Amino acid sequence: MGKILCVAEKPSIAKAVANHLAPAQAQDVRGLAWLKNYVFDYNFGRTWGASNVVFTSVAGHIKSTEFDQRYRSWNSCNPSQLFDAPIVNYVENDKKVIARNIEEQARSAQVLFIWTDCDREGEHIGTEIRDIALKINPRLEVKRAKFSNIERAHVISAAKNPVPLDEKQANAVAARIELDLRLGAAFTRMQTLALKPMIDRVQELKVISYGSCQFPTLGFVVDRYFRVKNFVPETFWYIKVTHKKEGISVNFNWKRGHLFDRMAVTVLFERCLMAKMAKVIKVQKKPTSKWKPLPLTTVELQKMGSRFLRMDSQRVMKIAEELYTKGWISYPRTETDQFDKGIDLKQIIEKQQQDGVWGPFAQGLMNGGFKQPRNGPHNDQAHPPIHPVNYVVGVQLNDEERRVYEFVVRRFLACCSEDAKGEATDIEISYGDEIFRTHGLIVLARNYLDVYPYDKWESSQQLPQFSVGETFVPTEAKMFDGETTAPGYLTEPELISLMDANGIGTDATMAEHIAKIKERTYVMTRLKGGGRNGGGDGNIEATSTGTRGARGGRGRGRGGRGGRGGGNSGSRQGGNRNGGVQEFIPTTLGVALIEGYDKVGFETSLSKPFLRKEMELQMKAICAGTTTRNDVVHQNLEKYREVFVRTTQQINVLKAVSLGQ
DNA sequence: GCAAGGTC
Repeated sequence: MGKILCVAEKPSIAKAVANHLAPAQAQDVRGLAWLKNYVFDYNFGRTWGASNVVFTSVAGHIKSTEFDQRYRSWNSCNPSQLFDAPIVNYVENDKKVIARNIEEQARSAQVLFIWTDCDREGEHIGTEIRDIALKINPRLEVKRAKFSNIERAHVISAAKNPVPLDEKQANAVAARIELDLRLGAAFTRMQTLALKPMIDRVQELKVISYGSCQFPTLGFVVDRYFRVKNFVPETFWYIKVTHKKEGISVNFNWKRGHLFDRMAVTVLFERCLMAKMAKVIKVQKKPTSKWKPLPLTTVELQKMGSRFLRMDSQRVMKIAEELYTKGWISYPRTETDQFDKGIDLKQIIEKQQQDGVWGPFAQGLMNGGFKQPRNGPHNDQAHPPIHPVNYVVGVQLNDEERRVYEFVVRRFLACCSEDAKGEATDIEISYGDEIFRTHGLIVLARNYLDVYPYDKWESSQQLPQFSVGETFVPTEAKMFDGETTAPGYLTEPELISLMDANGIGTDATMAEHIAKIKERTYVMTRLKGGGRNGGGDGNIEATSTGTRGARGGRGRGRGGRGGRGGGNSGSRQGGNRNGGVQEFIPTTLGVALIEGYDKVGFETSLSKPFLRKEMELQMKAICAGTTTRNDVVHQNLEKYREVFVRTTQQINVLKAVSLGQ
């Protein structure tokens, strides 16, 4: 029998796949408890037939990329030389054990079968494994498995249908690695060396870093800061009609919302008053529903953590990783918001039946309440949505772990239940030449809301009976004024959304970039709503008082789905929990960097997110074969070298802004 | 003393 060496990207995949293929004997690799070789026999059928298998894994990338030794010291060269200084690829000390295991196993194998994640980084990790193995054993046949989840049938099918490694995807990643290193190091050294003497008053300041992700992240914060700072409130006017019927006071909102022209509103208002009678022109009752949430992705978990679990994104990820390592939840880094058809969701629900709090709800799902989860638009082809794997009783977890676990479970159960159902009533009246309307909601069946307290959808006050054609003299009609209010500073969920939408970082790294711009003192955070240290400095978010304040023209209790974050008008509890959200304010240094680069005036300001987007497109082009790694690297290096030269020439501009000019 | 991407 021939020997097949299988290598996954991480131990959990090796374990799961090996167990699907055959009962395996697990051997620790050189005393590491977390790295194992699974040894078993398996028949690969037409491809390789009956074989001895060793199924092992790496732990992410094995090799590091660095400048040649001569260029590593900051004084060794002019930072501009980093654009073409030689680069070396090597195995870091802490990865040597992993590399050696691959070598040892590859020596006696006929086939190297790669099981890294089926994404670009996975493809690149695959080539790292291949290079190490081929160096020891050049006669190896190299294949990879194509799989998008670790369900048994899917894995078995992948095992029997190996495909070639995709060199193009690996090359796209190699281009990214080289560009991030060269540009990051060159700009970081240049900036730091040029600016540090200027701002020495900040003693602990060490490095003024540049990175293709951290700078756009900072850019978002600064951008919002200026929108807040430069905001000029505008006065608007509107008409509100109130009518009391059957002892219920109903507010009718103006269909036009509000106008910025006082005279116009006055004229329209007087026409209403002259008309005296209002007439009901529409009464519509219709069934409505609030959709259950989508299956949970990493980005969504981080946003919800900031909103409801009182943890920043980095903390949420740390906790989620621990829950994953202990086997309570699935892999926490995923972009997928659709469950694969093959996955046995009921078996997951079943395990939650024993819980004292949400157990009864899970039982309800088992007893006929189950509904297939919605499918979101994302699928990373590597991991399922985050879901509970095993039941753990709350007392076994610490407080933070319990909050995250509970959220993951509730979210999952909500996904598997029915949308909330209600009845919406829309009433419109004409009054003068104007139309006013009100909206009512009766929640008929809460369904998923019973297990998912993070969403709010509540019945509005009962509306009295109105019928079309009915006329009345409104109890009250008044003209009000209000002022547009400034946006708030950027919150963490908003920042994550922006990064996600602009392709800044990945699900696994977004929290790190946010932490980095804090660590570099480019930004400060504080509790939104003027928390502890929210002292004297400007309460920018104008508060609405009395008759002032924007009313966006929405009826009460509307509760649109997918409610955007921030100022959620209707929900009392949601509002309270929002008190835990951090807001981001750039420091003088942070503002200076972004402003400085904007002022130096390239069309390609380093703070702008589209540079990273361009890079993403170029990587896709490499994958598609329409360009090559070499072309992308060289084109970008030339482009950024120009930026680099112009920045060093105009470094005084950057210095001036940093000094607060 | 620099980046971003994997993962333990």
